[in-house]
Amino acid sequence: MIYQINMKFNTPTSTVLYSIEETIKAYRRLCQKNISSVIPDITVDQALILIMISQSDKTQSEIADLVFKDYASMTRIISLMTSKDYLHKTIDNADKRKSKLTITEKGREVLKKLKPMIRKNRETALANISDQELQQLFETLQKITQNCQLNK
Amino acid sequence: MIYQINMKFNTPTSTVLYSIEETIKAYRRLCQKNISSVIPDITVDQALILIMISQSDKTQSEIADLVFKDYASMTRIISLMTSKDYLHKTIDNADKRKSKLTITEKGREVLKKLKPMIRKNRETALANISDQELQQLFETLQKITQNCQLNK
DNA sequence: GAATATATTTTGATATATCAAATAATTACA
DNA sequence: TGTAATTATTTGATATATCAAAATATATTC
Repeated sequence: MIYQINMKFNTPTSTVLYSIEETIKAYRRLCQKNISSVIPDITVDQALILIMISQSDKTQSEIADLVFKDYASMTRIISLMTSKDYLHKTIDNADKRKSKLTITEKGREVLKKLKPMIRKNRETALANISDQELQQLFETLQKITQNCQLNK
Repeated sequence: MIYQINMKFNTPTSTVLYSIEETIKAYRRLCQKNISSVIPDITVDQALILIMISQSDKTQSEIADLVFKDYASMTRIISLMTSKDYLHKTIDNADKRKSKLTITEKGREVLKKLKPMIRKNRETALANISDQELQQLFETLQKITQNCQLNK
């Protein structure tokens, strides 16, 4: 009951979903600012995708699914990243529909600088939040995600 | 401690921040799908902005701040909405830098159909989540937002 | 009251999101 | 084996995000 004192859930700007947008935008801004200070010409999305590619041996679409990107967006992001010489893209000979993505020398250099920065961003964002609180947040978010996907 | 059994916070895909992205994307997809079924030619962002304009008498930038939009984006969204005859835009005579935004007849019709749909989307997304859980979610998100904005 | 600073909005350039349709390679199956 | 269905990726069109710079209008200050 005390929750309703300074919180109503029935106008757009006071909903939790609105709050989620606010949080993710603030976080992305923080990340972009800090990443740009280390590597000027890479975006948050490109950085995340570079890390994902470095950690697994997946196809373009699989990476896209991992980072919640549309396949069309992925094509364009990958294209930008190869033109900036972070990635090298070749056709998978076993299945010529698929692309193989490998990280270039320059990409590996970038990764080295990125990783500590990403860790720092996360620490900054999650400062003073207990593991239990994070776990609770995670669970509630998962519930919402599932609710949204049910009648799909 | 039990939280660490099926949850590690140190790889990109297992972080809470990643989970926030997932949730907001799922929610936006749900909203767009349902809104499109009622009004085919409006986007989630446009719908939210229409509601905001209808509920207050604010300038373009103030509305932008409310919905976390960049002013440049706002200019373009408003321009699309006036060209679709949802909004009417005039210059504020008291301060000719500012614009006055008013909702057209067509805009009001759209609003009538939108409001119940928006309420339904929210209910779908937040089904089976208690007020207390929502309040907790809200508080944690606010903490993260503030953490991100501190060294700004 | 003219020069300067500030506020509001716009424009340009580039990146990403989303949907639909197109391409091309592979698989299924009659 | 050839045709149809499926899979992986791309392309086109349009919407939004972000930063920097420009354009106007207003406020400040000397």
